[in-house]
Amino acid sequence: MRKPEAFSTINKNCGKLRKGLWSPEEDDKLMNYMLNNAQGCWSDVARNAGLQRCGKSCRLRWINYLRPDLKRGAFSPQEEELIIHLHSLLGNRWSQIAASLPGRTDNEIKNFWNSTIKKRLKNMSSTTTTSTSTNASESSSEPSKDPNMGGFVSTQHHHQHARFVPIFASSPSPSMQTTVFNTMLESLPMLEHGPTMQPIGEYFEGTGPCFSQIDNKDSYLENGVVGSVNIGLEGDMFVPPLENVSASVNNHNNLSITCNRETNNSYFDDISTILNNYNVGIAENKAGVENLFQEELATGEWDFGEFMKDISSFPFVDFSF
DNA sequence: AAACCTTTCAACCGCTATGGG
DNA sequence: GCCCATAGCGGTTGAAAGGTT
Repeated sequence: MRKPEAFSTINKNCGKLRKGLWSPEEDDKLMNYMLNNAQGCWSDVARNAGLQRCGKSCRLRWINYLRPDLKRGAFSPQEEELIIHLHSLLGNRWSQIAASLPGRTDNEIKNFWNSTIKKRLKNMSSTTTTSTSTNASESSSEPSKDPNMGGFVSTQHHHQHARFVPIFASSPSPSMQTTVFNTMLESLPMLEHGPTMQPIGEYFEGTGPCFSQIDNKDSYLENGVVGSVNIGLEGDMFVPPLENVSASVNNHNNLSITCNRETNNSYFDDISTILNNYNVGIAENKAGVENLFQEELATGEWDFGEFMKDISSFPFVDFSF
């Protein structure tokens, strides 16, 4: 893209160092050095490799271009689908998305998203908006999943919305409640924002902002007070359905975590399956969750270790904590 | 053929997190 | 606790390539 010759010198961060596109000679120097002596900090690498570059520039060049394990070429449809799915879960956390795509860099994925996927989704969004514009109430309702968009959704089947409710009626210990609560919440995006409502994007075109909210999480962890979060995913095109996660303690001092999302979301389907395998109660309720916390839906022993062992194999979710 | 516009993507910038002194 | 260096991240820029008029 940029001419290798068209470099400048900068003095802000890197002193009088070369800037701009890398020449083949520079690439050779860095590659040879990294393959033979990859140690020390990046400023040492730059110096020892004989490069008039700052360490930061060397690091970026290596990570994004020279690394031997990089996969070059176009994204496969599978990779594209995975990126869309992960973005629906993680938002613009490119490095986390890249961690699930071996050989791809965060920069590459970010560029691909901004130049290709975003545009495509926007086009599909405008198409969908046009096709549903005759029904104002529908266009402002919670959208449902369009299988062609890998986790993104249209507004056309919002009535299929379902709730997913695991209920642990065997009174897990407070520390386990804390662990489970954090595990479930951390598997979903936008939860670190704290108690303040934060707009994170436009919810469908013209229907107002999405908010990320978690209230009283710390209070819950300390005192058993209910915490909840409402999540809309970031983006300037229409966004996936609002996710809702809430935690509660019922009359029997049992922890309940409620997630609602689309019925055909494989992520939640898989969680349901796994929780069932460990004899943890599951409820799906298309009408709502209002009364579920008062119900004793199931009981069972909570084997958190086994649960984590299985759930950690999910390809799309990082459950490490 | 040339001018103009759009897309792509490598590289930079600014910021935050982390660790050592 | 403060300062500094470094690593890492996400947003942005801008030049080349490609497409259109």
